[in-house]
Order: sequence, then structure tokens, then C-alpha cells
Amino acid sequence: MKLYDSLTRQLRDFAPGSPPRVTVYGCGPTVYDLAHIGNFRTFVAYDLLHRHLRWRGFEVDFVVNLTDVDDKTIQGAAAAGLPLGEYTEPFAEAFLEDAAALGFLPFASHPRATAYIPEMVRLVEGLERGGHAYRGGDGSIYYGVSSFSGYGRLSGKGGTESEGRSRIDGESLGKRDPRDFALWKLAGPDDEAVGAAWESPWGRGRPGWHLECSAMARSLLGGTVDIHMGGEDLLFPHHENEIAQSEAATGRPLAHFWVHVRHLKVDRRKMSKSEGNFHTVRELVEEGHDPAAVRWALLGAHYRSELNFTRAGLDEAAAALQRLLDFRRRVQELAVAEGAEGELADRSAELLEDFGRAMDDDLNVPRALAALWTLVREGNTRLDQEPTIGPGDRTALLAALAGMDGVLGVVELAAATRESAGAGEARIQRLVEERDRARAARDFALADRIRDELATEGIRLDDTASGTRWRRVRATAGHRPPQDGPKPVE
RNA sequence: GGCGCCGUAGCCAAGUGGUAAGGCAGAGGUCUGCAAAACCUCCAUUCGGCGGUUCGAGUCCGCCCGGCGCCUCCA
Repeated sequence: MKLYDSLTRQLRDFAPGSPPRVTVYGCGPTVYDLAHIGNFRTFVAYDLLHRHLRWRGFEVDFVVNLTDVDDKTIQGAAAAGLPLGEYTEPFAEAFLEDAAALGFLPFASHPRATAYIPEMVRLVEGLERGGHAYRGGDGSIYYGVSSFSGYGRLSGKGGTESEGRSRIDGESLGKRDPRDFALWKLAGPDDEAVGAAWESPWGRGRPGWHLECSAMARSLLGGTVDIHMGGEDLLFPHHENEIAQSEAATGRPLAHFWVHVRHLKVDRRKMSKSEGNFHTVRELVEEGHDPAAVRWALLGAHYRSELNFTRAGLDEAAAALQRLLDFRRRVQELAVAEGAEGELADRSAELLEDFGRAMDDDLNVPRALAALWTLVREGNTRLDQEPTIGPGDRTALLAALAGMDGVLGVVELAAATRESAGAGEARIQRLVEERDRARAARDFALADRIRDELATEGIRLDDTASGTRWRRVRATAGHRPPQDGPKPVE
């Protein structure tokens, strides 16, 4: 399998340091607010890689951190008049709920930064011993970028002294070099007020943002991780600084592969609260969108390409999902007949391989989807011609579908959502039978009225040779009132 | 200003120098009481523009036009 590595800027063959184990560290959300769909585009990419590696037989240790102490969480807690943990925890829970709603495989762990303060302190101590850290004019401990020769290699930035704000900040904070960044910030009154201060050899304070990931990755996954992931914005300065800290401390590479996910756009623009195009997963679900459709809409483009999120795209995703669900159900319910078979089985295996090859190629989802659609179309064609299927063909076809969906994670998720929305089935069945009687009596006006009525509830009827079937084509019966829970911070 | 990315049909979107995947929408057809679903056929002589390299370029190089990202908290 090949993955694009941002550090070497090339596609490289992926092989873990100690197979079959693969260690992955993905930068997670800062829990000062609800994660938005832009965050989740990145996290869906995490989950795709996670699933694909598992499918390829690797044992994946996937760690995604929760940043629960930084400027924004402290500000948020102070504004809410809450201790830091009480402010951040609902957002951490919400993130995990949304991840589950989108069908994420559970992460090996999702460490909160505040639980790793001792590890961070030890890391700074090590950097201090190695001559990489110093106390700035404001009393905080800074990393001396000039002490690390590899600085700037990942992002191509920071090699020369930058200008503007960082230089001005640098002067006021007493940094030796404007590029230097805080490892340990001395606690101020605001920090103390919300409990964001811990004892350390340098006085009460809190960790710098970059330090958190270095410490958690090292402590949970060891000195070098196989893959380190994040959104493209983290390339600089976050990941550049992580490298500087970790590699100066351990003398070993932080990661064998650096994978960065391109940002999502909404309606062609960068998503932001001020643009009014800020969406959360729960908001879309509350509007009646299927979480599986949201997932589909977030995985459609290659992870290194721009992806534009629109309502139209979400509707298209829902339709695509329905077609897959219909196909799967058709195959499952098909009459099995012994006889000549093998052609469909061979073709299914072939297309599953195409799918796998596409995913092996730096997670080329669009190409993988082409294999999926070909399977659906060719399968339907064959089933239109011959309405029965051999047991081996059926097994192979369903296995190919399940194999692909095991990586994409959408069909099973959509099916589960529909099942959980399945109340009132007896009533629907009664209406369907009433309509069948009307049709038999050629009372098509009544028949059509019943059909239209059910359609408004998200129930679609299909009149087939073997009778009328009904199915739920929406996850929910319509608009659901907002549920209790965290709301986006204004 | 510095670094980088992108521009493929009405829309979404692959394409790793060898002659344009896939999906949606649209047109026609099969099936149907009518639909729906499914299937079949059609739907880019052409890849922002102009030059160049090459036997051959959407793919490489140069310039131009247009869009975007990072450089500051950010997935």
C-alpha cells in the first residue's frame, strides 16, 4: 500500500515498523466547542485509513487526542464560569457521540491532554537537559528552535526568522528567537481561576499546545509512530513544532509517515462561523439527514483534494446510499437455485480486488467507488436477466459488498439507522394491504393516495411481480426536534 | 510579500506520457394500471488559455488567466 508522506513529499510504500502492528496518532479536536463537519472530514479520513489498514490485516493502534487545555478552552471555561473540566467534558462527549454516529471504529484511546501533565513535564525536563529549552523573559519555558537543525523541514517554513506578529509577541514575551514557542506557560490569574494550572519544576503553569501531542504520542505509542495524521492546517506550526520537540528529546523520527487531510469547504467557501456556513454533525442529523449520508458526503473526494460540502451533495449521498441498500436487500432476498454459477462470484472477487487496489493507492476513494458501482450495476443486470442466483454467487457477491463497505462504513451504518427508526410497521403493512386490495379492484385513485401518504413518511413502495414491497428510504420520519446537549458556542 | 495546491462534460469526481473511470442530472427505450426501482442506449475528438519537449501530453516544461490554502487560533 502506498501513502503520500508530507515530509518527503512523495508517495511511498507503507510498511509498519513492527508488523502486524501499526501505530497511528491523529490530532483530534480542541474541545472548546462542538466539532464541525470540517473537523469530521479529517476524522472520516482517519477512520477510512483505520478501516483499510484493518482490512489489510494490520493490528491498528489508533490514538486520537482531545485537546482540553489551551487558550480557547480556558477562555471558554472562564466565560462560562466553570472549572476547565466541566466546560470541556460535554464537548469531548459530544465528539465521541458524533464519531459513533458516523460509524467510526473505536479508537484505541482518545487521551485528554490534562491526563498527561506529568509526561509533558518530563518531556520538557528532557529538552531542558538537552539544551533545547530556556526560560523566557515572562517566566515561561520556551523551545529554542535554533537548537534543532531539522526545523522547517516538514512545512518549508520557519527556516528564516519570520516577521510581524510573532516577532512582536516574541519581544514582549522575552523569547530569544521569534520562532521559539512555549513548552510550559506560567499560570496567570485566568488559568488559576478555571483550574488550568499544575505544579512543575518551573512553577505553576500549563503545557503549550504542541507539547501535548508530543507527550501523548510518545507515552501511548512509543518513540516513533508509523503514521501521524492531521488536518492540513496543522502542518505549520503544530506538526513542525511536534517534530522539533519529539526528535530533539528522543533522537528518533516522530513518525514514519505524515498524512495531512485537505480542508473541507462549504458552499465553495472556507467554513467559518462568521460566514454562516458552519455545520455540526448533530445539527444535520436533527434536520433529518441520515448520518450515513453525512459520512458519504465527507468521504467522496480524495483526502488530499478539496471537498466542497453542499446540501445538494448531501441529498445525492442519500440517494447513492439508497441504491446500495436496495441492491444489498435484493441480493439477500433473492431466490437461490442450484445450477450453473461462478461467473458472478469471479466478477465479484475481481471488483473487490479493484476496490482494494484503489484504496491501497493512497486511499483513492473515488476510484474505489467506481469498482463498487460497477459491482452494483453488473449485479443488477445479471439479476434482471435471471431472477435466481446460485448459493456460491450470492455468497461471493455479498462478501464483496461487505468487504467494500467494511472500509467505507456506510451501508451497514445506514441499515442500522433505518432499523432503529422502524416503529409503526404493522400500520404500514396494513396500509400496503389496503392499497393492494384497491389496486385489485382497479381503484387507482385510492391506491395512489395511500402511496403518496406513505411517501411523505419516507416509505417507498415497489410493485414487483411477487407483490408489493415497502421500504424506508429515510432514516427518520421527518424533522426531529433538537435534542438536549451541547450547542455550538456563539 | 514568502511557500504550496487546484482548474477534466450541466453538477460531483478519478486519471502515476500511450490515446478520457465512476456517480448525479438529462434524452430515448424495456418493465408497470400509473409510478417507483432496476436494466439497456445516448450524453467530453477533449481535459482554463497559449507556446514548448516528445513518435505520442489531461498527464512533463514555460508563460498567461482564474480559483484556493498556509504563513496567526484552527481538522
